[in-house]
Amino acid sequence: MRLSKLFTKTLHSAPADEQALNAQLLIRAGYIYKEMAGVYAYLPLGLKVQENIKRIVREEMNAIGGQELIMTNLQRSDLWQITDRWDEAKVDVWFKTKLQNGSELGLAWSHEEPITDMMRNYISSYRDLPINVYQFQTKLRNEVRAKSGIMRGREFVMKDLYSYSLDEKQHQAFYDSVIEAYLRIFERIGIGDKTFLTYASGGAFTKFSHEFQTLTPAGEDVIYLNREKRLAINQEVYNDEVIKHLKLNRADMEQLKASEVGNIFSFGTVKSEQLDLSYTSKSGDKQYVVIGSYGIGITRLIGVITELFADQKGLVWPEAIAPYKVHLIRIGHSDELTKKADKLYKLLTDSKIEVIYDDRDLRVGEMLKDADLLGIPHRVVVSDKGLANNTLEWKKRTDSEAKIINEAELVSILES
RNA sequence: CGGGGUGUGGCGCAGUUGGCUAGCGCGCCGCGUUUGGGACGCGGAGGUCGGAGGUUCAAGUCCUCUCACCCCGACCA
Repeated sequence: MRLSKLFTKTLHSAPADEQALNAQLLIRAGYIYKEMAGVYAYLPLGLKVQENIKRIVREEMNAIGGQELIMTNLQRSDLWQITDRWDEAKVDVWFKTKLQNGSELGLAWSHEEPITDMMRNYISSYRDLPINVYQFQTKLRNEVRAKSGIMRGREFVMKDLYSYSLDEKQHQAFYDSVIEAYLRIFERIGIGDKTFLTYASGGAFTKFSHEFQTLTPAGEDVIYLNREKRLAINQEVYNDEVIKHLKLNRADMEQLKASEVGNIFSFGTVKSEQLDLSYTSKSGDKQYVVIGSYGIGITRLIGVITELFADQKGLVWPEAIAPYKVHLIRIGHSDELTKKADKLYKLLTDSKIEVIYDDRDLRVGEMLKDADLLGIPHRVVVSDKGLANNTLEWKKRTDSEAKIINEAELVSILES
C-alpha cells in the first residue's frame, strides 16, 4: 500500500476527550475512529490488525475441532426469559428494541441462549455430539460507563466458542484443549509471557472459571500471580481456601493489575436443562448436553497490545498482527531514487511481504515520525546515501539505530 | 447511578468585570524557496461559540433546562 493512497492520515495530537493511551494512539495513527463513547470504527489499518488476530485465533480454533459460523445480532426475548436473563435487574447491559408489531427484541450482548436453542434442531442423538462451534461477533453491551478506550466498549468484537458434549468427560477433554489453544494464541500474537491462566469465580455450575489475564497497568482486574507456576487467582476469589486448593502459597503471590483477554467456563447441564437441549443415548435414555463457553476479546486485545508495547513515539506492533510488515520510506525524489524505491516495493510485495510505502514528497522528519507512530515492525529507508553502492537502511521499530545493509540481506531478514 | 470536570473551524487551545467585523497554533488550498527527525515566506478557505429557552440596548461570556464527552466510584452474567 502506498501511503499517499492510504485512507486516513496521522494526527499530531490526540483528541482531548480521549484519555486512554490505547485510544489516543490508535486514533492519532488512523487505526480507529471514535463514533461515540465506547463505540469505535475500525479503519483500514485497524481492521487489518483485527483480521490478523482473527486469523490466528481461527487457525487455533479450527485445530482443536472448532467450526466457524455466525449467529445473529437480533435476538428473541423468549429464550432469555426462560433462563431468567431478560430482566434488566438481572442483566443490566441489555440494549433492547422492538419489531414494528411491538414484539421485543434484544441486541446481542452474548449468544449463549440463542445458539443453545438453535442446537435443539441439530442435536438429537449421541451420534450428533460433540459439536464445537465458534464465531467472531460484534457484542453490544449497554455499559453504564464505557472507559479505557477500546478496552471496554459498548460495541466490541469477540470470539466466542460453544462446546456441546456428551458428558462431563468429553467436555473436560475439550475444555483442556481450549486452554492449550488459548495459550498458543496469546503466545503467537506476542503476549504469551505476560498472559496467565487465572482462576476466577465459576458461576452457576462449577467452582471456578478460567480467565486469561494479561498484565498491564491499564487493566481493570486485580490478580494474584505465582510467576513460577504461571498461575493466578482473580481478586474476586482470592482467599485461603482457594490458595490451598490450588496448592499455592500466599507468600509467593504477587498482586498485579491485569486485563481479561479471554475466559472459559463450564455450564454443565444447567443451561441445557433450562432450554431443554438433550439427546438420546446409546441405551435409549434422555441425556442433557454438557455445555461450555469460551471467549476471547478480539478488540480488547488490540487495546491491550497497544498499551503493552507502545512507547513515547507511538505504536509498536508484534510482527504476527502488524497491519504491514515493512514501512518503506523514500527520502529524496530524484528519478533514480524513486525508481529504486518503487522497484524494492515491487520486489517485496511480489514476495508476499506486506509493505506500506511512504511515497509522499514530505520532509524526512514527517515521514520518520509517521513511521514511528504507525508502529510497523521493520522500517526500511532508501535515500541518495545508498544509491552509489546500492545499500539501504533497515531498523526494527524497537531498535534505536538503523543498520546499513543491501537488498539481499533485507530479503533474508524479512523472510526469516 | 453518585461525585468531579469539559464542550469555541478537521485537531489542540485563548477569549478579563457581558461590549465592536470571535482570535492563535497545527492541519487544509495556491505560489515560491526548502528537503536526513514534524521547514519558511506571501496569499487564501473554513467556526455563530454543543442544543433549546431566557435576562439585556448588547450574550462565547449571566440564568434555566437539556444533550454529549472525560475522570473517580459503584457496576462488569
